[in-house]
Amino acid sequence: MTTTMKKSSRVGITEVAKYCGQAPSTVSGVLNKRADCRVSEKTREKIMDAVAKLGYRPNLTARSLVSGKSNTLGMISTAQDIEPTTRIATAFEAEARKNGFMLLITFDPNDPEMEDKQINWLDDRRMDGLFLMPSETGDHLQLKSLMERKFPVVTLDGLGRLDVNCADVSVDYYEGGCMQAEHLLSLGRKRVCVANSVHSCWVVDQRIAGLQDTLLKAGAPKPLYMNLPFEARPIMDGPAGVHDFIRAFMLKNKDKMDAVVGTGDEVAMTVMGIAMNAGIRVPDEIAFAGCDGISFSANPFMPLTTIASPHEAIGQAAFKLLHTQIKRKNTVITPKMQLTFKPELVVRKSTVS
Amino acid sequence: MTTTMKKSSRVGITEVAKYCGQAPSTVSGVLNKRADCRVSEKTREKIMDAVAKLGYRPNLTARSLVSGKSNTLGMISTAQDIEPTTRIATAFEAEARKNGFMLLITFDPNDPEMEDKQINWLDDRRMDGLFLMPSETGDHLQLKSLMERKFPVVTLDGLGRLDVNCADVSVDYYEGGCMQAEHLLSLGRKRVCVANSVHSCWVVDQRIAGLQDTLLKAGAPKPLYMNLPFEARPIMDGPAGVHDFIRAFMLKNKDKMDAVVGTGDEVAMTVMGIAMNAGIRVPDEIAFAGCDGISFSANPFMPLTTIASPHEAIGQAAFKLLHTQIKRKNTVITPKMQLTFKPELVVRKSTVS
DNA sequence: CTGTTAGCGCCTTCAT
DNA sequence: ATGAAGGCGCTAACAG
Repeated sequence: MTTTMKKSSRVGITEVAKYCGQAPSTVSGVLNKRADCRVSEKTREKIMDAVAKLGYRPNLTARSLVSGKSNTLGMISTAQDIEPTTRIATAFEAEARKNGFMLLITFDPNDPEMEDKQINWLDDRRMDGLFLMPSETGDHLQLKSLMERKFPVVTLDGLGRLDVNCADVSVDYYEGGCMQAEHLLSLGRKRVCVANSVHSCWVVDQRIAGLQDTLLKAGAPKPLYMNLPFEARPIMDGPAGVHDFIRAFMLKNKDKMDAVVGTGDEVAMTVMGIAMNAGIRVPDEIAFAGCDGISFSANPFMPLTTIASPHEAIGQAAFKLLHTQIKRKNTVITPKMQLTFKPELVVRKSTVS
Repeated sequence: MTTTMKKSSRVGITEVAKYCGQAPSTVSGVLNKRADCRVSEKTREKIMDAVAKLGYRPNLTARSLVSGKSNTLGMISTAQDIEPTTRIATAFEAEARKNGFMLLITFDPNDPEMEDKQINWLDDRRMDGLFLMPSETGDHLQLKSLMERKFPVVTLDGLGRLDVNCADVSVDYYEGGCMQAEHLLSLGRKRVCVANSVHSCWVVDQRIAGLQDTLLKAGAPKPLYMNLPFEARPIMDGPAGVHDFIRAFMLKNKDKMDAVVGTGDEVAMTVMGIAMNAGIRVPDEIAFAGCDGISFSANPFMPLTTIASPHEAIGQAAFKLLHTQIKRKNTVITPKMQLTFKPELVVRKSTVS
C-alpha cells in the first residue's frame, strides 16, 4: 500500500495520537488541560513530546466549529486614519492580545450599509464580541439584531445618538465644549469664532453646543461660525481652496473675534497657522483652542491649547466591557456598562503666553 | 413532542433544507452557485426564499474547515500609531475588502518573539496570506517556516534586511537620502546636521547612508549628528528632557550648520520649532527637511520640505502581491514580486522661502 | 435534476 | 486511566 496523500500538510491531533500510541481524545484532553482528564505522568510526557517533535499546532477553525467561539473580536473602525481612533484601536488591541484574543478588523468608511454588511461578515466568522464605531447615519439594523441576541457589543460614542441600549464608551464632548468656553472666558475672551466644517457630526455638534451654551450663559455673544465648505479632513494638505478660504475669512473677520475654536486640533492648527502667516499675533490678538489632544498639538513652536480625550483609557475600557459580557453569557446591560469619560483641558501658548 | 433545544440559535443549512423540503447539499450548491449544480428554477426560488425568510447566514468557520481557506488575511503591524504605517494599513485593508477578504490584525510592539507567536496564532486560524511588517531584530523563524511552505506572504521593508526571499514592498530609502542631500546641495547648503535618535533602525540607516554618501561625494563635510539620547517617538510630547536637549544642541552648534535633516518628519518639525523659538531664522540661517511626508508636514505655518513615500500605493501593491500568490498556489517568488517604490521630494518653505 | 454519504479536525460524553 | 463514538455546519463526490 502506497502512502496516501495527506489532505493537509499540517499535522493534526490524530497524527500526534498515532505517533505516541494514544487516542485522539486523550491528546485533546491533555492539550486542553481538561480537568476531568486524568492521565498518568508518563503518557502526558509522551504526548507533549510528540506534540513538540511533530510541531503540532491546533486548527483553531476546527476548534471554533465545535466550541462555537473563536477567541476573535470584531472591530469596525471608522476613520482609522485619524489619531484619536488609531490610539483607541491600539489600546484596545493591546488589551485584547493580553487576554488571548485576536482582532478581525475592518475600516468602515462611515457608511451605514457597509456597517451592516461588515457586522454580518464578522458574525458569519463567529467573532466572540464586537467593538463598533457606529456610522454617523443609518438605522444600525444589524447592531440592533446583535443586541436582541444579547451578543457582546461595545460601541464608541454611540450612547448619545443610537436608540440602542448597549454597552458603550464615550467622552463627554458637551462638557469638553463647556471647558473650552470657560477657559476662554476666564481669559476675558468672549468673541469666539468656531472653525467648523459644514458637514456636521454628533461629536462636533456636542462640542459646539457645550461651547455655545456656556458662552451665552455668561453673557457672551453667539459665536461666529466659519462654516468651512469642505470636509474637515484632510485640511492640512487639503483641496486647494481651503487655505485661501480660511485666509480670506480671517482677514475679513479678525476684528470681530478674540478667540478661535476648532472642532478638532487639525482644523484649529491650520487656521492658527494661516492666521499667523497673515500677521495676526497669537494669542495676543486672537487665542486658539482645539479638541482631541493629538500629538502635534504639543509641538514646540505653535503649541495648541486643547481638550484632550483619554484615548488609551477608552480603548482599554472598551475591551474590558466586551470581555465582561463574553465571560458571563447573557449579561444584562446596565448603566454601569455605559462609560462616559471626562476630557481634560491642556493649556498651552495658543491661549496663554 | 416538545420542541428540542437548538444547539445554536442561528439557523443552519440543514434547517433551510428542511424548511423547503430539499437536501442540505442542494441548498449548499445553490448558495455557492456551484457550476455542476443544475437545479430547476422553481427549487432555486424555493431555496432562496427559505434563506431569506429564515435569515440564514453561512457559518464561515464550518466552511473554512472543509475548504481549508478562510478569506481572511493576517496583518502584523509594528507601530500602528504612526501615520505612514496607518496609511499603508488603511490602503491595504480597502483593497482586501474590495476583494472579499477580512483582516486579522495584530499590532506587534516590534518584538521578534511576539512576531513568531503572532504568526503562529494567525496560522492556527488558517489565514490565507500574511502582510508582515517584520520586527527590526530577530531571526524571523516563523516567517522562514511560512516561506518554506510557500505560504503567501508579503513583507514591508523586508527585502533589504531579511535573509528570506519573499514578496516584498519597500521604498528606496537610500535614494530618499540622496534626494535630500541633492536638494540641499542645490541650495548651496553643505553643512548638514542630522537629527537622529541613537536607536538606529534599518529605514533610518538607509536614509542617513544615502544622505551622507551624496554629501561626501559632492565634497561637503561629514554631517554633524545630533544623536538624540531618546527614542525617536514620541518626541512632540515626549519625555521632559528632549526639548531641552535639542535646544541646547542647536544653540551650541548653530554656527556649524546651514541645514538640519530629520530622520522623520516629526523629529524634523520638533527641532525646527525649537530652533525657531530660539530665534533662528528658517530657512535663511538654517534650512530644515524631513522624511515620510506626513500630513502635518503640509501645515501652513511651518511647512516642511520632505521626502514623501507613496503610502497608499504601497498598501495597494502589498495586497495585489498577496492576492496573486493566493490565487495561483505555489507561486515562485520572482524579483518582479519585490517592489521598490521611489520616494518623492516635496519642496516647501522650510528650505526655500 | 436531486438526495445520500463521507468526511474537514477537533472536542465531549460515555463506556470500558 | 484510556479509548470509541458522535457531532459541530458545511461541502464534494457520487448515486439515484
